[in-house]
Amino acid sequence: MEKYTEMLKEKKISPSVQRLKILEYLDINRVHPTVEEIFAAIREEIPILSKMTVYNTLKLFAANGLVKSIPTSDNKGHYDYNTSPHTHFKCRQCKRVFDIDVDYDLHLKSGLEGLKVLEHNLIFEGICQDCRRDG
Amino acid sequence: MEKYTEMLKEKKISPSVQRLKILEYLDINRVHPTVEEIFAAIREEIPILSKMTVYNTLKLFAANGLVKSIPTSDNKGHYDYNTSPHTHFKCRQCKRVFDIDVDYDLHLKSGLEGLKVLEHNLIFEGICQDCRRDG
DNA sequence: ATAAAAAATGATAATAATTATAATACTGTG
DNA sequence: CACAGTATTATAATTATTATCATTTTTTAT
Repeated sequence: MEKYTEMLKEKKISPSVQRLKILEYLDINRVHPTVEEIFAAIREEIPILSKMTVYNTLKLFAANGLVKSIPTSDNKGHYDYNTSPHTHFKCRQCKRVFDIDVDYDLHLKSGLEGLKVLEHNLIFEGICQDCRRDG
Repeated sequence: MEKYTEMLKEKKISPSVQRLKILEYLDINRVHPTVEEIFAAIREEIPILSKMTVYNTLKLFAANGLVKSIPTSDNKGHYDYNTSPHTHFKCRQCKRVFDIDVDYDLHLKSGLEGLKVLEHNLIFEGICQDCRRDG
C-alpha cells in the first residue's frame, strides 16, 4: 500500500483511503473495469463509498496520468492502470477488454502535420479464444 | 439518392425515407456525428422523426457494414460513413473527431494467436491545428 | 496538540444517453 | 385492395454521468 501512497504524493494528490483503494483495485484487476465494477467491488470493503467518489477519483487520476481512460464501443468509461503504450482487444461476444501484447511497428509516414499528438490507442475487435471454443 | 437506395437494396434493407436520409447525412457530413447531431439535423426536414429510428437505423447499418461505430473518449456513439480502414484524430480541446490520412505500416509480429480479429481502430488524441492557433 | 482553512466525500437530485415496449403507419405482394 | 410483415413513433424505463451542497476528513499554521 506504501507504493500507492507514494504514487499519489508524487502527483500532489492527498492519499485518502478511497483513492488508495481505487488505485490498488485497478492495479490488481487489470481488466479495464468500468466505474460500476470498481464501485461495486470496493463498496464491499467500504460500504459508505459513494459512486461520485469513484467518478471524481478516476477523473483526477486520469488527468494526472496515473490511469488511462480507454474508449470502447460499449460507450462506458473503462479505466486502465497500465498507462504505458499497449494494445487492447475487445471481444464482441463476452464484451471483455484484454490487454494484448501485440508487437507492432507503427510507421507514421504522413498525415499528422500541424497536429499535436498526445497519445494513440490501438484497439482490435473480434472474438476471443474462449468464445470461439464455446460458440 | 439512387446511390443510397442501391446500397440498402444490396443489403436487403428496405429503403425507407428515414433510412435514406440518415445514410445521405452521414455521407455528406463526414464528421462522425453523434446520434443527437444526426437526429437534430434530419428533424429539420422530417419533423416527425423519432430518435428511436435514428438509433435503430444506425445499429442496423453498422451490423450490415454500411457505417462504422467509432469509440471515442466522450463515451457517446459516433458514426462514420467511411468503413474502409482509416485513422481518427480526436482533439481534446474542441472535441472534434477528424479523419486523418495517416500512412502507416502496422506490422503485427505476435500476440494475436487464437483471437479472431474482425477489425482494428487506430485513434490519435491531442490538439488540432485550429486549437493550437487559438489557445 | 489544536483550531481554522481547505479539500474530499457522500447523499441527493438533475441531466444525458440508450434501450424497451407497444400502438400506429407504411410497404410490398398476391 | 386487403393482408402480412415491417418500420416508425410516442412514451416510459434504464443506465451512465454530472451537478450541488452539506458533512466529514485532512492539511496547515499556530
